[in-house]
Amino acid sequence: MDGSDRKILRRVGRRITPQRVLILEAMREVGGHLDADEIYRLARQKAPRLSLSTVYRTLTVLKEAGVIEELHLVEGHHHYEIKGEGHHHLICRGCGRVVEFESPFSERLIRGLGEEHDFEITRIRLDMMGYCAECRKKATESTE
Amino acid sequence: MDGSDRKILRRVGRRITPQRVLILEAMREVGGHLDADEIYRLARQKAPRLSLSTVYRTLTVLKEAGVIEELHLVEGHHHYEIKGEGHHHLICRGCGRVVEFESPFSERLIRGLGEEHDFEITRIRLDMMGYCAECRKKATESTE
DNA sequence: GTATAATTGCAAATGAATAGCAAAAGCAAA
DNA sequence: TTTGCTTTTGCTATTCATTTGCAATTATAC
Repeated sequence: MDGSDRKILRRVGRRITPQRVLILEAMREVGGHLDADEIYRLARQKAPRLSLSTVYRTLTVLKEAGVIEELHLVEGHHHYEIKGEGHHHLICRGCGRVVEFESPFSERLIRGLGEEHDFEITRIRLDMMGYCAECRKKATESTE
Repeated sequence: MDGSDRKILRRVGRRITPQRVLILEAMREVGGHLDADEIYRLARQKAPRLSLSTVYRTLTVLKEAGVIEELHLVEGHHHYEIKGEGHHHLICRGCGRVVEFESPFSERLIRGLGEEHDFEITRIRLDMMGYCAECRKKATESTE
C-alpha cells in the first residue's frame, strides 16, 4: 500500500489498518484477479489471526474507495483486482483460463455510444468467452 | 414455447413439461432480463404449485440447451434472458435502469482480437456502467 | 496520554442456489 | 392405450459465498 492508497482511504474517511495494508499489498504483489478466499490465504501467511470477514469488509471498503474492482468471471463467487489497468478478459470455456487484453475501444466510439443513449459512461466491462488454442486442440484430438 | 424450442429440448434429451413451457413463455412474453424470483412469481400466477427449485432447474436446462443466457448485471443474483438478440447493456449506477444496445463490434475487430490471443471467440459480454440523463439531472439539482 | 468512533475477530445469520428423495408425469415401445 | 422405464417435480434440507451482531481492540484527533 503506497502513499496514494493511504490518501484515498483517508479521503473516504476510512482508517489505515495493518489488515487493509496487508490485503492491498498481497493483491498488488500477485497482480491480476483473485477471489476472496485466495486473498484470505495469502494474507493469512503474514497475519494468521486475520479473519475472512475482515477480508470481505476490506474488499468492500476498497471497492467503494475505487481502488479495486469486483469481477464476475465465473459463477459462484467473485474475483477482485486492482483498478486502473483498464483491461478486459478472454475467458476459456474449456479450461477456465483468463487472458487479459487491452481495450479495443476508441474514445470516439465510447462517446458516440454514450451520446446515443444519453448516458455518461464511466466504466466498460468487456468479457469474451471462447476456447483457447490448447482446448481447441484437445477437442479435435478426442473427436478423431 | 414454440416448435423450435421443443425441438431443441428434445435434441438435448430433455422432456417437455408444462413447467418448462410456462417458464419459457413467461420469459418470451416479458422479454428482456428477469431474475429467478421474478420468473417464479410470474409463472406461479398460472401454476401456483410451481416450486422455485423447478425454476432454477429449468433455467439450468434452458441455459445448457442454449435457449437462454445467464447475465451478471447486479451483485447478489443472476438475471436470465432469451438468447439470440446479441445485444449488450448500459447500466445506470444511479437508478439501476438497464438499456440495451446493439453490438458496436465489427466482425473484423473480433476476429483480429481472437487471432491475436489464439482464442476462438464464441460470445461477447459487454456492459457499460454510467449515469442516465435523469440521474445526472438529479445529481446536478441536489448540488445546487 | 485520553477519548471516541471505526475496525477487528469470532460466531451466528442470511440468501441465492443445489441436492436428496418419494411421488408424479413424459414418452417410447408394444 | 397401456406398460414400463426414466426424467422431472415439489418439498425439504443443505450448501456455500457473503454479511451481520457484538464485545473487545485499535487508529486517530485532540
